[in-house]
Amino acid sequence: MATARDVAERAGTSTAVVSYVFNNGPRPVSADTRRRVLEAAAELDYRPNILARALSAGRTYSLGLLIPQIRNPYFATLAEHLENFARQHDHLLLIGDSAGDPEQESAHIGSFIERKVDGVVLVSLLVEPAIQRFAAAGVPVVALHPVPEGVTVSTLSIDYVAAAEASTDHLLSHGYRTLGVVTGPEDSPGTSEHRRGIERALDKHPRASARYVASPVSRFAARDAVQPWFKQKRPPRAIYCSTDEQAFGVLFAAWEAGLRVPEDVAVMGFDGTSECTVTVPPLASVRQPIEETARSAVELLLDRTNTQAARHVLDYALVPSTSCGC
Amino acid sequence: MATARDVAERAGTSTAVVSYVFNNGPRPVSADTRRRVLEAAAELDYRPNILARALSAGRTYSLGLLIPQIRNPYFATLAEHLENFARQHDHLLLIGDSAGDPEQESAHIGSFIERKVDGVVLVSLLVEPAIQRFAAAGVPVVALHPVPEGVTVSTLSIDYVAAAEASTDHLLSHGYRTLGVVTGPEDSPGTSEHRRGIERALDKHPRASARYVASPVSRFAARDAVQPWFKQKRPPRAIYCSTDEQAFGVLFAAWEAGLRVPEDVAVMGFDGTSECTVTVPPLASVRQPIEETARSAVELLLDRTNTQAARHVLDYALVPSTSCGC
DNA sequence: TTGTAAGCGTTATCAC
DNA sequence: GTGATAACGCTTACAA
Repeated sequence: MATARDVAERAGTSTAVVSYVFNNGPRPVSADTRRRVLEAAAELDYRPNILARALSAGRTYSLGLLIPQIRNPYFATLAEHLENFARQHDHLLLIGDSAGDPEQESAHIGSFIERKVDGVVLVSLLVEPAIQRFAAAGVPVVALHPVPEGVTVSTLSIDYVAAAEASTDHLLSHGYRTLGVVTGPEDSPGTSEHRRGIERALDKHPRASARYVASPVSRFAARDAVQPWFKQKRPPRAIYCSTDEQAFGVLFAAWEAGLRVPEDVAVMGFDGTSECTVTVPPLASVRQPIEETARSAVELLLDRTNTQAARHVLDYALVPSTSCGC
Repeated sequence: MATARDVAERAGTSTAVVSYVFNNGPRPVSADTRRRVLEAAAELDYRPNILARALSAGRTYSLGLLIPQIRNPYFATLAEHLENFARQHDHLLLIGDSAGDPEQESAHIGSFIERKVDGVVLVSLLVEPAIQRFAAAGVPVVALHPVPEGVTVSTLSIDYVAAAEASTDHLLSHGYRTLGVVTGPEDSPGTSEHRRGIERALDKHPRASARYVASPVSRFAARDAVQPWFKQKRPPRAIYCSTDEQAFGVLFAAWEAGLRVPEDVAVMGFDGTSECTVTVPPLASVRQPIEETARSAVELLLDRTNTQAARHVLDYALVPSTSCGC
């Protein structure tokens, strides 16, 4: 593999100039010299050694994505978009999948810091400790979930409370009086926001009631979580899920229990992954702007001028479908 | 951040010894010195700079995974297991998702080579060109799909022909006479193996016939691909899919067309992802040994002694379920 | 068993 | 505009 020294020799100049050319700075280079360098580089098929560059310049041209579970289509989609935008900016995306395990998340945090990623997109189980560690290491972070007041970090998310309210309200407006709610684990970020939105909607429908169950964000866990309801004489007439992933499990549990969706039980997901359009039956959901989230996250992380921690709120969209009775 | 020099000073020794301690070699260190170094390191919270280590030693302690689509649960599961095993060996897993696009795959190949990963797990769209580039760059590769004879590379896979034959035979043994086959794109690795296996099974059931359609490996594409069949007077009585991902789309298409599974049309997937157990109805499939594949792949890549290119054949398992009529 | 010092391939300072 | 040269932090001959 050719090095900058090889290119410099061939172009009759120095490694410094080769560096100036390839980085467009920090010193100017005459048009003629630049041409000779580029020619020599092309002839030798020179590519700067990223590792050396990283060591010297302190930038790795990589971004980290820390998520609870890559198998969740929402995160898989997010990863795809982030990777695209990262590539457009000549960055590599590292994916850290915690598999719902705080210890694994912690290991990934260490790994990202060790490898000196230029920034991290965070969907954390630990939230505050995670943010602290990255802050201490000087790694810029964008969090995609609700973060407690007072924690200094950029966030990029929809208004979860409003979205949960809108979704629940939609269900209750169908006339469904008994609501089942599947949230994530008690302490996971977002759970309280979903609850808050649901309570608000319930306030507007005084004759409706709700029962709650917390479940890991997995279709398998969610199926298990709602099975008891479906064995009861009077299962909830409608089920609100805080993620599509869980809703997939609920659709299955209903089928397994011999309940028709939406005739016997209506189901609403959350995230609006495209997988919703091909479930049996198609799943109503709240669409998150995944692509826009990814684009903004990459821009925020790579824009070295803007170091302000700002909280950005994106738009969501309610997407009715067969599963909610439309 | 503390450096080896800091640790050396504090322990009253040299950076060389610090290195010997942290790498268990290549020179021996006295028990006492080792202890002093470890103490100093602990006090300073020293962690070797991976970038510097990589530049100097030529190893990055990272593995690459190149796949067509992270949203496919089979690949997502594979990624999870690989990441676990990689972590157990103190390696980071880089995931390159080509999204079915050869250009993106090509970009990832360049990226992996540039970043000097220690090895690559390959599920390629391009196969031979990909293998060539890694070979030229001296990057060890394990391919998880069928590879043309004569190409020198380690492979790790089930016997696709036998598995396809067993699966098809299972369907035909139910008495289904008309078979629909959904394969991947014509030129994708594996497609011809599936075909070969199917032909063999058909030979054993002379009264059965098959029609074929090639489709990108996506549930959405597969739904579109089989829709015409389901609009016909006589749709195929059973459908064989070369991936679960496609079978998910087929289940949806059947529902959409008002056909019952398995009463009107039976469906068989391939890969045996756990998502099969919670589809409506549960999907019969051929289970691939994903975890074992991941374990072996990591071991093969990290075992620097064994540089032989060997073709390893793993076991598959036919998993009947509701969708095939059991 | 330990220490010195020469890389690894960049970047960027500073003098010209 | 350009070119020596000193980092960056580690590994590893080689010498002691």
